[in-house]
Amino acid sequence: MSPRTPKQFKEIREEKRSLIMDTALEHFASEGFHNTTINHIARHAGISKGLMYNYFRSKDELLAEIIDRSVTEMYMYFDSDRDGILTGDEFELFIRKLFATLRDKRSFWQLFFQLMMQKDVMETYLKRYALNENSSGQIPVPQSPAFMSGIAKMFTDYFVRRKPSLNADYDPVVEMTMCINTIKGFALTSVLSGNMDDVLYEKTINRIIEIYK
Amino acid sequence: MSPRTPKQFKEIREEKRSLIMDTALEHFASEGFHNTTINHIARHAGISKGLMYNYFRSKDELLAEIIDRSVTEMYMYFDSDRDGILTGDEFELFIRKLFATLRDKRSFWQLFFQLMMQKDVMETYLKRYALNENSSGQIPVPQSPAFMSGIAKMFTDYFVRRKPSLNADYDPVVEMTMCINTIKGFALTSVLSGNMDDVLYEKTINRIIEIYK
Amino acid sequence: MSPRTPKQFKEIREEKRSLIMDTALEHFASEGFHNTTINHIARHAGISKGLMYNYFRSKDELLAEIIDRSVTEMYMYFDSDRDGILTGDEFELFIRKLFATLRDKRSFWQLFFQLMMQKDVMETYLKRYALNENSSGQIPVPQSPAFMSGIAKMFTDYFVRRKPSLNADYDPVVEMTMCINTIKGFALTSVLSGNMDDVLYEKTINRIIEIYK
Amino acid sequence: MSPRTPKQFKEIREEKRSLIMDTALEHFASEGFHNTTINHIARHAGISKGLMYNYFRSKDELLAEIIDRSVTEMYMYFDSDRDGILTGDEFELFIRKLFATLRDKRSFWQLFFQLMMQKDVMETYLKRYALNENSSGQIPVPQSPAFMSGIAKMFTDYFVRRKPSLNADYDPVVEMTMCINTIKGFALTSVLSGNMDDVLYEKTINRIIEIYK
DNA sequence: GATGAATGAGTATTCATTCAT
DNA sequence: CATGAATGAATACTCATTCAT
Repeated sequence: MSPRTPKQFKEIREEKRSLIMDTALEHFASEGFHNTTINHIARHAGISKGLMYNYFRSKDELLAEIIDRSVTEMYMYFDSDRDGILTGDEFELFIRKLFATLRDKRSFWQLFFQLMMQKDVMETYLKRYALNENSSGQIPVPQSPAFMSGIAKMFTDYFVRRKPSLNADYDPVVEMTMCINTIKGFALTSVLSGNMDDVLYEKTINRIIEIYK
Repeated sequence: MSPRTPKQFKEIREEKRSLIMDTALEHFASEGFHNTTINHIARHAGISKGLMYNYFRSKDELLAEIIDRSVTEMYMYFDSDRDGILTGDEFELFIRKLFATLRDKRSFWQLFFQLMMQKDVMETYLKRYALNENSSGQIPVPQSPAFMSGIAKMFTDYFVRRKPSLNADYDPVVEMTMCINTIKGFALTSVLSGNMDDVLYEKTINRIIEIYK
Repeated sequence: MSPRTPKQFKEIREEKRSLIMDTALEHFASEGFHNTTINHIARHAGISKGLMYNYFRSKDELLAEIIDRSVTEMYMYFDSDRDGILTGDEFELFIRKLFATLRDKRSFWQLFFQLMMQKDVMETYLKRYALNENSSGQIPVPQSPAFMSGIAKMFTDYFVRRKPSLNADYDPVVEMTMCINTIKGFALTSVLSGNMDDVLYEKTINRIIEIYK
Repeated sequence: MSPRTPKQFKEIREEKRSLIMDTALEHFASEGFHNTTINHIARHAGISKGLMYNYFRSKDELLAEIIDRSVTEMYMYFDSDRDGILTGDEFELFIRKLFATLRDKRSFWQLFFQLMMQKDVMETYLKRYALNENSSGQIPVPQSPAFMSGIAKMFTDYFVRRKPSLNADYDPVVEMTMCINTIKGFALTSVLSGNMDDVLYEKTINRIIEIYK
């Protein structure tokens, strides 16, 4: 019985790590961070309480890692062709992708909205990301000033560009605000009610694109 | 110093009760329900921990009472001229009122959104209201099926009625969904960011009315 | 049944605080800090675990408070007539007092010696006292640089002064070192073996005085 | 690559065993037994946690083995010419050797003093040695009754023998107590302060010999 | 009514020890 | 032999709730 190779150990670790994070995300999202005990997570992940701490220094770190992972995933997901200019087609693609991840990563978004609601939590994480961005090579993350200002700029430009020459009343900032909040409201609805009507879902997405593309 | 009349006693009681609820709401909203200790509330309300339990059976009941009170307030606030038919002017009034309360009762809405995010909490309260509505004379509350179906009906009717005769593509349900989600997104933004630009705020409200009135 | 007055509350607090500290000291000294659980202390003090935390923020703080209290006591005890000059009679008094406190406060000295043995612990407390001395009005404490240099100076002066004019070999520093270490060894013995022979104890004290006075 | 002989295996084993014990002693002494985790020791010894248990049944046994080894070493070290009579030269040699080991085996002495401070620990080990001495061929160890009484006898005899015929006040027991405590105090100082002045160190040793030889 | 001391169930976290590979 | 993943008992600490005064 030869001992496991380092590679085997690494595989075991990564798999279990993922398992724990997935389980935890699920429960954090539906029951809330505070209502989810380590015991609960461990039991549902089929491991012992102690093992958790072999993988994560603390419950807080577990949460942080989950957020980091998801945020990185999101970043990868939306990073294609980010040349700083948003074309109409890219806008449509963005919307479609966004709504796709709202479905696929519902737990994460639910957790994310929950966290956003708490002043102190948000402050902690924004600070965290703000610090990260000072170091080189870091991924800018949603909600962080740098990321937001980048996105915001792109969006603002987009809405300025689409201004119809004839319409003197068109206010790009108002239009952008409308667009963003519609999406946000939709995201919220999508996160809260698992059982939205598929057809209506599609139709509304199309309507958003129709209006704002 | 004549002894206080029973009426005075009651008034004092009610005032203190309100004070506790206000304090608690404030902290629940900004720090979260679990992060807010009874001690904290008591100290900030200027009373002793023990006295808290003279007014509220438990921390959970305190939360429930806060929600009840706010929900009732909301109900009163929006109940004027509820004849089952939403005119354009009533729609505008509704929107304006809604955004006004988002500002005035920000803490409540923040707490409300927080609670909505948690599956089990929502279930608990929906059940609670569902039961209440069986008893006579109870106020139907937002999010409760009865209330929602009433509102929904009114809204749906409203959007059906406004259908332009020429536009075959107009889908009232899609339109209503768009409207509701725009408002919802706006509400979320409003709750989360205390420092929104006043002018932009106004402009966007007007835009919503312009589009959906 | 009128409520307790603030004074009554204060009395209760002080008494219980003392009780806890005494109990804890006893156990820390004989079983060691790490081997003494909060549960153990609570049980022996006849209170609940939770109450401990009403009086002390943590186990570490409890330890710190015990040390502080004892150190202050010691300081008061030895502070009489501290004019910077140690006469022969004062030296004798000092020795007698020192050996008296070794008996009376045996638990504290035992704990003190234990703590001194651990590099990190000592560093923590020295830092603590070093900081305190920056603030005005603080009591200098044994082991702290300021205190030690004061004591050391006085002792050195004492041993320089008693140098016999005829004895060219007399080295005050060596003599002081001998004296201090004899006392230290004695203190250690005294702390470790509870049942030293009373007569021998007395005789040895007298011998120390005879030699070094 | 011919397979290792059993002898080679044994040597490797012994070496690793020693390595672990040395590492553990180092950390036990400076951080304390409880603050030193098995993981820590293993990592610093460059082996895996599991392997530790191939060499030592438990953390407690590791400690016991360390003490045993050191105690045996001490015994060997001081055992030369133990004919039951301590001459003046042997006394001087003993003192010089003792102070040499305080320097060379500082970690052990530090640990030893730490352990001595704890009632229950000392009881455990004394019992252990008491039991061992019942079995034949065991080495009597310091602090054990048998050992102590042997040493004590030799020392007492020594101090009785050196009594000056003219000095009626000379009390051999007092003198011995003085001597032992001076040494003890010195040992404590030596263990605690790593950076004692070399010259002073030598001078004081000479002074002890001068007085008590 | 009013106070805060007191309780104890519950939770995160640590760490010696075991064990499959 | 060797590894480190896995376990679980033990422990510090929190906080809603009770209760004597």
